Parts: sequence; structure tokens; C-alpha cells
Amino acid sequence: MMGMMSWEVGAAEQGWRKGPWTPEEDKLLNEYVNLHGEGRWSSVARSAGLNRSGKSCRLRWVNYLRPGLKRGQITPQEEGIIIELHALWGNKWSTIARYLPGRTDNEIKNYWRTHFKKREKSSHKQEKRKAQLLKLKQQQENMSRVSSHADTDKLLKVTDQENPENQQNITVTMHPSTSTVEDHYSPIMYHHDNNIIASNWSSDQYCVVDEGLWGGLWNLDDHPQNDHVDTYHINKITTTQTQATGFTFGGDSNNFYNAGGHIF
DNA sequence: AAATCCTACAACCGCTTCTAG
DNA sequence: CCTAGAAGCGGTTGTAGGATT
Repeated sequence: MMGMMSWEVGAAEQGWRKGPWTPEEDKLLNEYVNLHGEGRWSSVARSAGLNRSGKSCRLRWVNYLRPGLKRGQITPQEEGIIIELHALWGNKWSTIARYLPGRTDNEIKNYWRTHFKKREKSSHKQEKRKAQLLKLKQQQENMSRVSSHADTDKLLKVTDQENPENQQNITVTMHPSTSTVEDHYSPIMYHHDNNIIASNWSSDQYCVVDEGLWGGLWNLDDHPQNDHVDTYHINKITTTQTQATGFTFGGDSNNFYNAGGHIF
């Protein structure tokens, strides 16, 4: 275990230790930050007697040592929030993490990748079938988009109660993504209160999320353990008259639709 | 029993954004 | 304003350990 690992060679060149943190390093960092507080990460390293870069120290603290972090499995409820917010904002992991107290952006990102990443190991036969289906779906998608004559598939009213003047309308538009093949993620199945709100579109199916979903899961009322963490409330959701019948997601290896959003 | 494959996730890297001076 | 350094972000990689062949 204590051999000359490759990362040790690289670390020697750079002057910083790299790779997994040891319990001793954790202890040093923990004690130092508890005593002096967060921030000034580059000086933390040396002051705490750690041969680590500030970046590495910050990451370790934020993702692992920081108090208030939840350990263990993502709950179905958390999963639902992740799915919804990812649909809203895409890979805005840190933004999503703010709505999941005790969870880190890294954790959420990893969770999404490992659980919803599109299975790439499907057979050629399946791929061809998907390609055919996709064409159909795209036609349907285009038609429905035209008929709704608006980018505004959803209009949400999001209120930050700490700063009521920051009330925002968020319009979610569906658009062809420019992401790489690796970014094709899809939930397999999601239930909330016995309602299936997202179903297997990682294989051949579209997912149409019902309107009712938004009222349900968006009733967030977070109580972060750390008082410096902002508390967000999403307390009212409104929809426009002109909106389409709901969210439509699609996916495939060449083209897919991702949910993005803009705030105005 | 060994080799290989697979999965999960911690940690790194490069880039962008923020902030203090 | 401008700029440099710090902090933050998201994509990606490395690897431990479990599953499969």
C-alpha cells in the first residue's frame, strides 16, 4: 500500500501531496478549520501543517469534512428534487445542491451520472430502433413546439424569501443540447406519492411529466444545518395560459432535448 | 482461484467568476 | 475602473472493491 504511486511522483514535482486523504490529514484540516474558520485556503494548507494545495484542502472540507453533511443514500425525495432541478437547470450542480441541504454538488453530480447516465452498452439493433423512433419524436416535438408558438413550456415563480425582491419568473425552454454524447442522461423511473412522474426514457420512450408534479415536489422548505447557508423557499408556482401540455424530454445518442432555463 | 469487468465516488484539472485592493 | 489571487464550478479521471467470467 505504501509504494511509490504514480500520483506521488506528480505530487513531488509540484510540491503538494495528492490523492486520497489520510485520517491524519483529515484531522489536521478539521482542527485547523474549526479553530480558524473557512476561507484563505491557500494559507490553511501550510498553517495546518498539511502538504496540500489550498484547492485540495477546500475540496476536502467542502465535500467531506464540513459539518452538516448528510451521509448515506440519497432518499427518493432527494432523488426527485435532483431530477426536477436538473430538468430545469441542466448540469448546474452547485445550484441544485443548494436545494438539497447536506448534499454536495459533487455528490449530486456523481449520483446523477451513476444512476441516470444513459446506458451506452445497448446493442446496435437497439440503436437503430432508437434512431428511427427519434426521428418520429423530433417531428412530433417540432410540431408541438410550433403549435404552442412559444418557448415558454413552463413558467415558474420562484421566491427567495430572504430577499423577496428577488422574486423571479423562470421560463424553462426545451432546446437541442450541444452537449457531448457522454452527457445523455435519463432517469429510468421516478415515483412520487404513487404517481409515476418520469418513466424510462433511457431506452425508447419519451417522458412526459404531468403538470401536477410541479405543485407537489416544489413545496420545498429547507432547514440547512449551517446557519450561513441560505434558505430557499419555492412557494408558488404559476403556469401560463400559453404553455404546452407539459414537459417533454427526449434522448438519443445523436440528438436529444435537454431542459435549460433562463431567468428574467 | 485468478483474471477481467463494472460501479461508485473521491479527487483532480482547467476554466470561470468573484472580490479585495 | 483594473488586476491578481482566491474561490467556485463542472467535466473528467483514478481507483477501490464488488461482481462476473
